[in-house]
Amino acid sequence: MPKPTFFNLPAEKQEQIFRAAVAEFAAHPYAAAAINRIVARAGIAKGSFYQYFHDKKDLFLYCLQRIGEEKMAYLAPVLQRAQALSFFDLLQELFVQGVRFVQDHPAYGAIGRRLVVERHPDLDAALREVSAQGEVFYRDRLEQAVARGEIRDDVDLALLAFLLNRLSGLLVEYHLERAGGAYDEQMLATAGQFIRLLRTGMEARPDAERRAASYPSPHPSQGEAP
Amino acid sequence: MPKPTFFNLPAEKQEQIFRAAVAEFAAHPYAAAAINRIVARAGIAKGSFYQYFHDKKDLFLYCLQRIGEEKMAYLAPVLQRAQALSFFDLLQELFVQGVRFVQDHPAYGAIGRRLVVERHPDLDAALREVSAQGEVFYRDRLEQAVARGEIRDDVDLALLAFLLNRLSGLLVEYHLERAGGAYDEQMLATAGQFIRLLRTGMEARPDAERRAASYPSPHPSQGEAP
DNA sequence: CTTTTATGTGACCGCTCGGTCACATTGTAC
DNA sequence: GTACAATGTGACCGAGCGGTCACATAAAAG
Repeated sequence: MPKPTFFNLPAEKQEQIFRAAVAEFAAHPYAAAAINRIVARAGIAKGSFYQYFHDKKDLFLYCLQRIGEEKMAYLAPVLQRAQALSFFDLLQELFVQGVRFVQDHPAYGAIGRRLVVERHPDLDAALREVSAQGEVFYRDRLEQAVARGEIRDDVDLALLAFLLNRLSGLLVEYHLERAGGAYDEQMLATAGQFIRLLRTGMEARPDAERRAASYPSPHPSQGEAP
Repeated sequence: MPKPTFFNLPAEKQEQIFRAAVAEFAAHPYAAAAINRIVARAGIAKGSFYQYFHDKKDLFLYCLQRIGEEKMAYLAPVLQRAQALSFFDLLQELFVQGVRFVQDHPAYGAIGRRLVVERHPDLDAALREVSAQGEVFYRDRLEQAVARGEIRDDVDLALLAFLLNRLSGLLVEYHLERAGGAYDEQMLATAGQFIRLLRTGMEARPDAERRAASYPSPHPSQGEAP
C-alpha cells in the first residue's frame, strides 16, 4: 500500500506517477524495471518517490490493483448480464471485452503477461491470487452451464477452467500479432471462430452437427495457404 | 556462436558451463541473469568465460540451440511416425512427449516460457524463429488432416495452428501445477481429456456424437466441486 | 633450455541499481 | 514576522552488473 503522502498528492500527479510506472513495468521484467527511469519519466525526484511508496514492490502491487480495477470496469457490463447469457455468449463477450481492454491499454496487457510467466519472490503471491480468481470465476460459470445442460457433463472442469482462463490471453495475443489490433469486424470474426472451436471442436463430423455450430462469421477470410 | 576455444574444451567442462547457464537463465529473466553467478556455479573464472563466448547473448543463443536439439531428440520417434498417425493421435503423442520433456528438464521449460513472454532486444529474433517454426509445423499437419477429411474444412487454420502451438505449453503448465509432475496415468488422462476437448468441443450434444469422441480415459477422476 | 601460442585468472572499469539522508522549500498557524 | 510540520530534492551509499585487460600458467615447437 502506498504511503498516505501519495494520496495527498493532486490526482493529476498521482496519475503521472502511475502512468510512468506502468510504462516501465510493461517494458522491463520486474527485476530490471528501474525506479530511476520511473522518477525521470514522472518528473519527480527519487527522494520524493520514496515518500510515496515504501519500495518497488509497493509500487508494483499498487499498479496491479489499479489495473484490476480498470479491467473490472470494462467487464462490469458483461458480468451484470452473466446470468442472462448462455455460456458461450458470455464467453464471447468476455473475450471481446478482453481484447478491447488490451487494445486500449497495451501496457496493461504486457504487465499481465509478465505476471503470469515471471518468477520473482515479490510477485508470487499476487500471481497466485490473480490466476486463482480467474479460474474460480470460470469454474463457477462452467458448473452452472453444466447444470443447465449447455455443456457436456463428462469434461474435466478443473482443466477446462484453467484453459479458458489462459485462452483469453492467447486470443488477445493472436489478434494483436496478426490483425495489428483494431477493434473491428475482423476481431469479432476471430473471436467467433475461437468460440466455435471451443463449442464444437475441430474434428470433421457428419453435416447435421455442423450447422448447429455456426456463430457470427463462419468464414473470417483469413489468408489461404499456398 | 561460441568461440572456437569453447569447443576445444573437454566435453565434461562444456557441459558444466552449459548446465550452469541453463540453471541461471531458468531462474532469472534474461536481463537479470548474471554471468557472475554462472561462472561461479560452473567453477571457472570470469575471464575464461569471455574466452568461450562473445557475450551474454551468445551464451543464451547457444543454450537455446542445445535445448532445441534435445527437444527434437525427444520428438523424433513421434515425428517419424507422423504420416502414419491420425492427426489427433499425433497431437496426443506430441503433447505427451512435450510434458515428458519438461518433466525431465524443468529448467528448459522455464527458459522456453521466458522466451515467449519476455521482451528483450537480444531475444526477439530467436523468439520469432522458434514460434514460427512451431506454427508452420502445425499448419502443415492441419492442412494434410483437412485434406484427409479428419478435420472440418471450415476452420481458420492460421488461428488453429497458433492455438495448438501455444496449447502444448499450457497443458504442460497445467499438469505441473496440479499433478506435481510425474509421468504417469494421471498425465495420460489429462492429455486425453485435452485432446478430446479439441476434437469434439465442450458443448453438450445428442448422445450419438458423444461416444465417437471417447479417448484413453473418459473420466480422469479429478476432484469434484462442492 | 627458450620461444611461441593457447588458455586461465581475478582485479578492475564504468555504469546502474534500490534505497537513504541531510537539507531546502513550501504552506499554514500564530 | 517566527515556528513548525509536511513535502521536495539530488548527492550519495554499497552492491552488483557486463565486460576488459595485464598478467600467470602450461603445453608444444625449436
